[in-house]
Amino acid sequence: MATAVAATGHLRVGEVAEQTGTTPRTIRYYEEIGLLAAHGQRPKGVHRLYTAEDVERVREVMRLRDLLGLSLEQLSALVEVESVRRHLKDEWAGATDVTDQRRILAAALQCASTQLELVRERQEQLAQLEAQVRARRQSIERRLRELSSRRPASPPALAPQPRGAPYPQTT
Amino acid sequence: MATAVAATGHLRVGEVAEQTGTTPRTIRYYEEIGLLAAHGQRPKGVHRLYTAEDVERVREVMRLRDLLGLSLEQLSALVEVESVRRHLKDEWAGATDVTDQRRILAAALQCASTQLELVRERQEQLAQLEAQVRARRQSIERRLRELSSRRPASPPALAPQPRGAPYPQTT
DNA sequence: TCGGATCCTTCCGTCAACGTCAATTTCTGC
DNA sequence: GCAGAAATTGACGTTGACGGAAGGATCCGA
Repeated sequence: MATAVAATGHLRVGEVAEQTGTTPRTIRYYEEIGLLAAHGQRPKGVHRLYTAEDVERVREVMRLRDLLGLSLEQLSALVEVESVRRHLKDEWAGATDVTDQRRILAAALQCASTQLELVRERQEQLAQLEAQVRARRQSIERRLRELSSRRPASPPALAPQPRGAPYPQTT
Repeated sequence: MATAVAATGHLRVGEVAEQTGTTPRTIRYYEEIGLLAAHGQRPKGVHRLYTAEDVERVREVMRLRDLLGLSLEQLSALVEVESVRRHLKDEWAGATDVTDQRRILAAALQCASTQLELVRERQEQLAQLEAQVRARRQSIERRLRELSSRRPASPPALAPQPRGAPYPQTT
């Protein structure tokens, strides 16, 4: 198989794109604007390499983009913290100070909390929308029933004020 | 007062824009692409007139746009039916056949149902996202607690496989 | 009837989020 | 060590959703 790069578990941009349902261009663009950080120092010209964790991150970015309707710039701000974390991950297992670890974790926690807040907000708005649409549907159903039972033309209950035509005819 | 046009209850584009928190340009643009139908035949050059119902429609369009993340084109398709209804509304109170009324109502019903379906879908996706973010937050909290209790450097539980550095140094 | 506020149409500009093309380079399997 | 597939950089193109300005018309109140 030619997918996993030399069986090291690293993926290339095309494979990441495929797994996330997007295109290589998009992946590179996200890196270009700082949403995805190429880990480590990538010498210019060398192929980008990604881990399975990176794939997850791309998926998360896309979900947040779609479901919360955030711009990529807003998203950068929102997940910036995590980007830092990722950037420092290599140093984590090694020499990272406990204080630094705590600081990073606290930042990540705040990040997650903010996201959760946004999600909750969205859910509330959606709930309102649901209620409204549901009400409209019910109103329509009622009118349909009225139309079916009574023979005479029932009052439509909508378009209540028969104002004059907005634009007078010039005949 | 100069707001309501000659006390007929009709509003002009600027007032609609203000009430919906957008701009006249946007309102006109929406009409341009067929999202908002100017009711009746508006002679070229004459000011656009809107009703309170139109304002509601604009609000609805904007909510659907924001909350469902639909393009204006998709929105046109979604509310097209209602546009037709609006277009035919003048004829409703008058000579509209009962069969036509039923047909129109049925179409409106389908429209509302589709919208509801989309809303439900969104809600489900958001619920999944919520669960995931919540889980992540909890994981972070747990790690923070572990960091606080134990003195020795606890295993980070993330970044499990210490693979080699992706890009070999050329020193 | 007239003045000023608002609106109309037309056209060009913009910004985000990529698409696309081309010339070149890197990897990888053999 | 080499061919072919996939990737890289750089540049420009595109599409959706409006913003903005110009030049003129409309509308409403006085």
